[in-house]
Amino acid sequence: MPAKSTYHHGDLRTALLDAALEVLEEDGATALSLRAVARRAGVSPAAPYRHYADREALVSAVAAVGYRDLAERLGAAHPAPSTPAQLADVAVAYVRFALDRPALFRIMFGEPCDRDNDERVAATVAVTLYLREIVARCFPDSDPEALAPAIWALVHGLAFLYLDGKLEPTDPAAVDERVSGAVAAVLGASDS
Amino acid sequence: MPAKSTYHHGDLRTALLDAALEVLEEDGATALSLRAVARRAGVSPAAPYRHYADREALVSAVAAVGYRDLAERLGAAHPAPSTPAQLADVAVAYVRFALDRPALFRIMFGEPCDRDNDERVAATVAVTLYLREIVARCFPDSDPEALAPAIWALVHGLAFLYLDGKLEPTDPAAVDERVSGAVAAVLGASDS
DNA sequence: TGTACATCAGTGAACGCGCGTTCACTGATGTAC
DNA sequence: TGTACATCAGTGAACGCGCGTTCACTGATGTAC
Repeated sequence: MPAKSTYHHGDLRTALLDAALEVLEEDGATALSLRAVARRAGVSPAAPYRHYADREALVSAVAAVGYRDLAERLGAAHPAPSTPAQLADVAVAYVRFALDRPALFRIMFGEPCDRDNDERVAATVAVTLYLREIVARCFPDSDPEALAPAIWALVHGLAFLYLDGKLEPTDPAAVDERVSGAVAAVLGASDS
Repeated sequence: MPAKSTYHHGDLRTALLDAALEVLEEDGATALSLRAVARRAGVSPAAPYRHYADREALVSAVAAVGYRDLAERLGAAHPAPSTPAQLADVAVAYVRFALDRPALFRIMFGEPCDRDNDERVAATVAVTLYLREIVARCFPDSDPEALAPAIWALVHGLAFLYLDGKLEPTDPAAVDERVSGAVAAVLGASDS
């Protein structure tokens, strides 16, 4: 209803981002083309070029949204985890995010990994620092430099193994349990 | 030199597989098209259809080769690991494989994950069983059903984080160390 | 308040591309007698 | 051993498709006076 039926859109930039997320959700990562996004936004194929230099720029912007959403979800799981159990909750949130929004997750962590895109690099650094911080808080005696990537890899690997069908995500509860179980097991704390 | 300069190829089926692996190595996973493979094999675009039903069939066959090669590499790292340190060697071999042949690794574990392809499903099952077996041998007192996927995820996650540039693979030795360190740390065995 | 005009944000047609796949075909191979 | 013929494994031209991107354009907006 807020849409003015006009020639000028108002905020096509973010409308395109929204459209891109919809395309991802409905048709998967491989369907994320500039034309598909423009189509869904109800706009001509050339219109996006007013707002994004090229396809890569749009995709990177989408990935940035993904990183923001992921951070939000992790923060919602626990704002400042300080015990292994709380860390496990964050881990569960990470994997849930991947299963909820598989295509977006793939865009964030998949192939192209354009190292020249500042936004993406910054997002990666932010995740790295965040993880190191919460690991340091949960395991004050550990070397977070070593432990944080290990935990990240564990959780990230679970996410991808589920996504790629190497582990069966029978039901959400079982997934949660496996994730927190793996984190706990692997950290030597034997209870979930 | 063995190539007969003839109309009939002799063994186009495997020649196409070899060509596909070359394409992967040189141009990456996104370049793996039927036409590109045919081109590299020196054959018309329609020729592959004598041997593979469609693109998906070829890609699945390539993935199967990948699984075979991976199994070979893991076996070479240690034929029958029975200590955490030996398990770490296998883990290192897994990540090295991913870094050596990133495009192949992506084909094996990437998006399409065609659940209907028997060959792929069988390969996945084989990996699962193999992992469970070696984990059970290294940790006789553990529950391999729970521990094996956790270790797989850890190693798999490291592989993908390197591949996607989230962890920097500064030099091979450092990678090896991080992998075996992570496995060791995570298993409570404190030395690499 | 009203008009002239620059700027902005779209349009839509067109380009060239590589792709998967099909088709009728033809050259080479192998088998039956 | 030699010939007739079926089968096999290629060719190459063509199809339709969706893509990224460009271009000259035009309608809407906002500013100067």
